[in-house]
Amino acid sequence: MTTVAQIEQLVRARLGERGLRYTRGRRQVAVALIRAGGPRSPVELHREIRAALPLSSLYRSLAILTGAGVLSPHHGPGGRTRFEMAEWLIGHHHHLVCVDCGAVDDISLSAEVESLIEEAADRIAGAGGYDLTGHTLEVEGRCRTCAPVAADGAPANATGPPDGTRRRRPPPP
Amino acid sequence: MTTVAQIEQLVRARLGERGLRYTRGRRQVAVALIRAGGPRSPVELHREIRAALPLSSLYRSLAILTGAGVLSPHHGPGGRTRFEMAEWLIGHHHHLVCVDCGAVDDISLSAEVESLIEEAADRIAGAGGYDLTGHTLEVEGRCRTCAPVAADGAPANATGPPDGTRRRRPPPP
DNA sequence: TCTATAATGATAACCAATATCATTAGGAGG
DNA sequence: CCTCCTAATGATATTGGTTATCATTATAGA
Repeated sequence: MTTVAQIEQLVRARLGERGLRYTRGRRQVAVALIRAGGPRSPVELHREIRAALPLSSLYRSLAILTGAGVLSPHHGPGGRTRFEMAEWLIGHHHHLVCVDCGAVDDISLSAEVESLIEEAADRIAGAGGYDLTGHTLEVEGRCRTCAPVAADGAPANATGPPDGTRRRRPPPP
Repeated sequence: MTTVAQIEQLVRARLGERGLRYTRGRRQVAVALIRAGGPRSPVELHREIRAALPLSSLYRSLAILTGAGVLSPHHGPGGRTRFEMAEWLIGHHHHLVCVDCGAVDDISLSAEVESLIEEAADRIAGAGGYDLTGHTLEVEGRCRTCAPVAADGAPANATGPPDGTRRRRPPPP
């Protein structure tokens, strides 16, 4: 079992190697993301972090941590980027993504499927002349909030997506 | 073998169903994307389409076609969105993505791996309460132009852990 | 042809993300 | 404890991809 404090120690060490400091603002971001079960957007993090952390500082902390390899970016609808702890810190995983609002949850695959995918990714990257860095299976669907409304026309859930965004929904085939 | 004209016919029909017209500008976009081997950004399309097609019209055509289910968006670095023909028009496939520049190529998996993934996606979406719409395996790496030329063998901007170890994520509760 | 409606294209507006810069904070050495 | 040097912060301005506005033009159907 990997604890929050243990991951923080790895983050601090990584930053130290590069002459960077593990400051209050960066710790707030890191801890929030360690506790999260998937990628989070700057706005979501800003809401989650009660303390008065200016958006400009939050954005810079995310950029610094990403540049140091501590965070991985995930690009979603509306030009919004969500961040999560890199896999060397929280382990390999995949994503369950809402195609409407962009919400993302972490998921895992069985060892059998995982190894087959790994093999395929290796072969494909080689054939394409790519320097393989990883792979992610994106299972796409509509979350409960965005899913088609009930028969009476009322929304299935009154509350909107986590960050209040609402995007165009592709019509059914 | 599905021809460009055949796909165009399907596009025209889909638009017609919704009272939309398959006009010159929209045809230019569709044909360019049918010929492309993967998702393309508005700017890439604008460069590829020699004719004087204003960016505002190009963006609107992309939005219209996406709304009609003809195109699928793919969100990449820098807030750039790339578009490609929907899978019901060009078939199911996956992506080989450059994590630096966002370039994307279409790839395919063996039937064996594909069916296993499909099965897993089905199970995962159900468990998460999602209305499954599809899945994509993103094989990530650096393309030939983005990969740092390592004289000493080690990339200058490596983002992995110092010792190259990988940590496993603790299984969900 | 005539008419209603969709599509176009120039322009302005929008917004997530980044750059700028003066100020503040933190670590190393004295 | 004190100083110095550098990193970090935070308010603000700017960038750049994308979207909205609106007057004009084009197209399908009667």
